[in-house]
Amino acid sequence: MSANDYTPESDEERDFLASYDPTKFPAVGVTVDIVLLTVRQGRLSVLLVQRGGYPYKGMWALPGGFKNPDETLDQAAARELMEETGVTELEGHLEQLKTYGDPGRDPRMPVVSVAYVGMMPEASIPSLAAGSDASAARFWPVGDVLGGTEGDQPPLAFDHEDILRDGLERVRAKFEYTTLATSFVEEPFTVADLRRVYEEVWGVELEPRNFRRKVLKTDGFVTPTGDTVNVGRGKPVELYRRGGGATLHPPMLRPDPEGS
Amino acid sequence: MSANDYTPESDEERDFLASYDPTKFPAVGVTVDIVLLTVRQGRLSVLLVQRGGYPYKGMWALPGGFKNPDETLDQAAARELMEETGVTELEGHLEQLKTYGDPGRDPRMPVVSVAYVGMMPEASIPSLAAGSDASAARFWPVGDVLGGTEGDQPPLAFDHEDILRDGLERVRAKFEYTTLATSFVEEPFTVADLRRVYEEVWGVELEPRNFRRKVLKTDGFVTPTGDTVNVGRGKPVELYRRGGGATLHPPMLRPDPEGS
DNA sequence: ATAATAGTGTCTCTCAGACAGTATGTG
DNA sequence: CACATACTGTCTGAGAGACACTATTAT
Repeated sequence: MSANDYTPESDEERDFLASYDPTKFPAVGVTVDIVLLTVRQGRLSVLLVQRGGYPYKGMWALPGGFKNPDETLDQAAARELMEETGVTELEGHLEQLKTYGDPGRDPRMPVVSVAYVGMMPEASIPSLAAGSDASAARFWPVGDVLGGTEGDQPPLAFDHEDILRDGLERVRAKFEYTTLATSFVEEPFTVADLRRVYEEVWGVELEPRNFRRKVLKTDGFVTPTGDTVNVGRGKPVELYRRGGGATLHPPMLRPDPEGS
Repeated sequence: MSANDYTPESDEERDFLASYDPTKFPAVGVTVDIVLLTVRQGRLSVLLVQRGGYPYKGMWALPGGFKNPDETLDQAAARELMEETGVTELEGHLEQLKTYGDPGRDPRMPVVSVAYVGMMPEASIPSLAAGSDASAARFWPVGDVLGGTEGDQPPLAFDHEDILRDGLERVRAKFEYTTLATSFVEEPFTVADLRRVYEEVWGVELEPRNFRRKVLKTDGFVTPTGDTVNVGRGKPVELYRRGGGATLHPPMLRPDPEGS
């Protein structure tokens, strides 16, 4: 049952709700932050915005903003994503990740941030016009932002590096038992395209023939279009679209599983 | 990097933070709600409290309460759990589940609730003295609360039925690739004890010999104590404790996997 | 022809499902 | 004794890792 259609059952309760004073509870800000991932030029990349005001002025941060009381969390995430990227129809995937509420994570006030993870093919991102409170927005290769010892990228604002790491692990884990990897490629795509997404996200190399067998034998992963294209030299490549299925049975486990 | 040690880098920023007015952002209440699960008398059960005030007065709800600005979300969940159950040291597991923020989910005011899932053996719950704002607290078999067509239990308050369903699915999924099921049994335990936990949570029957083989062959799942006990009639039973491992490689998949 | 890439087929090992048989207790 | 439960071992089929081979294109 949903609570949205709540109706008081007595005059007593009606009076209670009418005279209720919300200010007696500790009020905090609630924001949504988005880890939007895509694969550009073969590199897994995350959308960051440069902060135009204090705090962390000039540093890079995940896109996000305050949740409105009259919208759901999912709607707030989709709205913020639209405002930052211009993406209207979401050819991709957006799901709630985790909520962060450590005291002091925002020096201005207590803020609880509901983080989301999104993934989409590069071509579905039209403009990347910077939003109102961000002086710039662009994709950064994840490797440069996190483990980057080469060019010393500035660390992310707030606790956004933690959020990014958690988002990455979520995506890597979900690749094992869902068809989410298809959200990163544009249709139509080849099996090799899909494999390169797996390899980039997992940071490993996969055996092309075994990967192909797994993908084609799993019902609902991809559906053949019947078309082929010639790309470079070599045999013509068969093209596919996303299948209807969402989960992989049995899962495709990552190589070198750590732990136990 | 953690944001808790944030220090302004200029006088300009210091002035900005000092004069910052948090009230210009939409303030909402942030609560934590807890799906605390245990297995009592062979039945998977969830801790519920009966509401003593409006709204949903007299109905059963998940335990929870408001987050304090000076504590983390994990601390808030542990504190609320302690206040409701008296559990101080957590012989079990507590993890963040999902955040719920639909408009109107609390008729009093906009409330965003960060839900947690906890699991513990029954014996580690001492008293169950009802908290301040709850007139009663007890465990209910999950089957009676959700699918119960037998005795018509009243539905849960707010959107807590959704939260309970999500929590259940989280636990069921995690049983496949983690050792979390050991959180439900008291030490020392038998392999059959652990199997009955799986069977009750998944709602299926498992082949005892294959289950035993899987558990004992998985490194870090359980560690033998060397002791045995006589329980009822039959061969003496070997006793085990929880192993150090957290994950199962490869996973133990549920029978009858739906989807794709 | 040569190189390069796509696609097919095969062998082997691991592991889960099914199930027979043995061991050791209680009534 | 019968009976119940724990524990051991075997057979089989599904599926993943490794790898040889064929097909088709561009240069």
